[in-house]
Amino acid sequence: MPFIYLDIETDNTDKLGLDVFQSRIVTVQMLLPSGKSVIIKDPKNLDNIKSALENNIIVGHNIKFDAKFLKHHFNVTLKNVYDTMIAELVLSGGLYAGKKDMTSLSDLVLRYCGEHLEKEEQKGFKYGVPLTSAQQKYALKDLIYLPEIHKQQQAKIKQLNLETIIDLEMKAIPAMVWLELSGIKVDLEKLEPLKQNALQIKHEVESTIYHLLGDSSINLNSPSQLKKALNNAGIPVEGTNKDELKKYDTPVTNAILEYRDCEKFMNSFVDTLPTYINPITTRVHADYMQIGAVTGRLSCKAPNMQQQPARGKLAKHWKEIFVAEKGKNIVTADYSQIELRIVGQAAHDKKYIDAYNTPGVDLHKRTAATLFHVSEGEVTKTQRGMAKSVNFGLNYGMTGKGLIKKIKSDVGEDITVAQARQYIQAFQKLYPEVTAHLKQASQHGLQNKCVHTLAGRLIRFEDPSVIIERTLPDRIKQYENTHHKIPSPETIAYMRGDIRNQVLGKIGRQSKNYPIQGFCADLLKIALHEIFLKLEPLGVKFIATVHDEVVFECDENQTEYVKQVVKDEMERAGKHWFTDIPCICEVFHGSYWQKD
DNA sequence: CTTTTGGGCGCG
DNA sequence: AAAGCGCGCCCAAAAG
Repeated sequence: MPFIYLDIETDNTDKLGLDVFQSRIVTVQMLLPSGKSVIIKDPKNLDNIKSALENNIIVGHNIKFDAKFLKHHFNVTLKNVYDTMIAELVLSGGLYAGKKDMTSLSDLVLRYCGEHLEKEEQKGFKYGVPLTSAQQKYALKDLIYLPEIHKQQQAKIKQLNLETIIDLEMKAIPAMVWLELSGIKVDLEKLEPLKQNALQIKHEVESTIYHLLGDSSINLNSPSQLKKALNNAGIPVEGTNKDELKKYDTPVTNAILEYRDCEKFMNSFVDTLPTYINPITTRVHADYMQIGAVTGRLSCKAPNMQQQPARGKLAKHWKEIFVAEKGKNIVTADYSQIELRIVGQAAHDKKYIDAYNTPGVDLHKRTAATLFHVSEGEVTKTQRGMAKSVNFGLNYGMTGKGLIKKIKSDVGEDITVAQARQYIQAFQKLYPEVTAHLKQASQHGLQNKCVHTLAGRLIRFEDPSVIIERTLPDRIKQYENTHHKIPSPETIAYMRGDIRNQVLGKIGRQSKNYPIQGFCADLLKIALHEIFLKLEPLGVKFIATVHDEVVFECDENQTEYVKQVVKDEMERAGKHWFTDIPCICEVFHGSYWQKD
């Protein structure tokens, strides 16, 4: 299939210019397979090139942006795309994720063509105003480097064996366009009672705290002021974080914890969500980044739909504010215990394979039975909860101390260091293949400074010595603050060694976790492409996704079909790799966002 | 005065 | 304190 290189300019180049619903396309520029360049000024429609755009591979830098405008304004759906920005993120092994200053077009032009791209003329494109010759030149300049970048990237992709990953990433782009244009509906009337409840609790605990501390002048949001006040009140806290405060279990520390919950809930969610409602669509259109994390996971902002409250007292009914339009349903689907299944599959662990292939068997219960020397039927809820913490935590290299903390926060149970050690040993003995696999992953990562997912995604590590030198000044400063003198060269050498151990330890743990997290992202993206092809043309909306979960909005009478398609495609995405353990997706529906 | 950093915490 | 991993966002305090 031939390539068409494409870029657009929009009006309102300030903040509104980024909003597809509040600005217009001023120009569409293209480099055609023939080598000819075309500028379409103030397009009224794109009917004459619609089929060319939909039936060729469209190459662009951050093509999601252009594709959203083409879809919304002219109903042109780009289905085959190649994005030089996404490709660069894949090629970097995730190292450029979240680093905007590494993946801009000018960065790539410099990296691949050795030229500096000025961005000055970009401002001032106005709808209906003729282009100056400088603007015309600028419009094309963004285009002319793309073929060379594209060509060089292709060579690197081949060299690094990243064809499969590039393919799944490019195919996922139309789904991301679909997701951001769809948006999600928020019911503000449902938000009000949640707000009043949180406010009332907040005011109550606030006065309780001030009363108990005997000082109403302190800022409860200031950790330093709070610590001082607690110390004055005879509570010797060393910090004010949750774990530290929980240790004391006094009326005032408990009230502070409750105050924090309210503050977080109010400031981060209740008060901000309404500000993101788009005035044109009256829906919330979050900004998703396709490779937002080193592992290939998506990230999301403005607002972050991936961190909407779901547990805890205040959050109990929060997700119910995300609703379907009248006459529609919300369909949610999520992978069942996907990370554990990935580990078990990658390690070909006999007991994992058996557990996930035997109906009615629960891996956590099975682990608990061994840890506590009881039969599976006798396992209590608490024991299962503790085993769950062990299963999840140990898969990523958690140590005894970490396990104690995890079990305390997950199930509220106190265990000793000896018990923690014993659980870890029991786990390792119970699942020898998983244990060996993780150890091997850690060694591989440290040796090669990179790891791969089952689908072949490359995930790189930064050079340890660079991290060490970057961290050292902070450590020295810390020493100076506590000892009031400059550390000796011997001390500095010791610090280097200490930091080195920490950095290498972290890379070892990341090597265990990255392939699992990354492969889950691979699966999700593979599925999204197929789901897009089947459901987007039917008018179904793709309204949210959270790592192992996807959420859609469809007509009530489409519900069963949508559930079936989503479940099938999510599971089919993993078929090629899940040869020993089934990959299962669970689907639900209702009038709001729910997972049961 | 604005920008950066750090503690803390929401989700998977 | 880079003692399980990944992210974004809030606020206060420090830094420029």
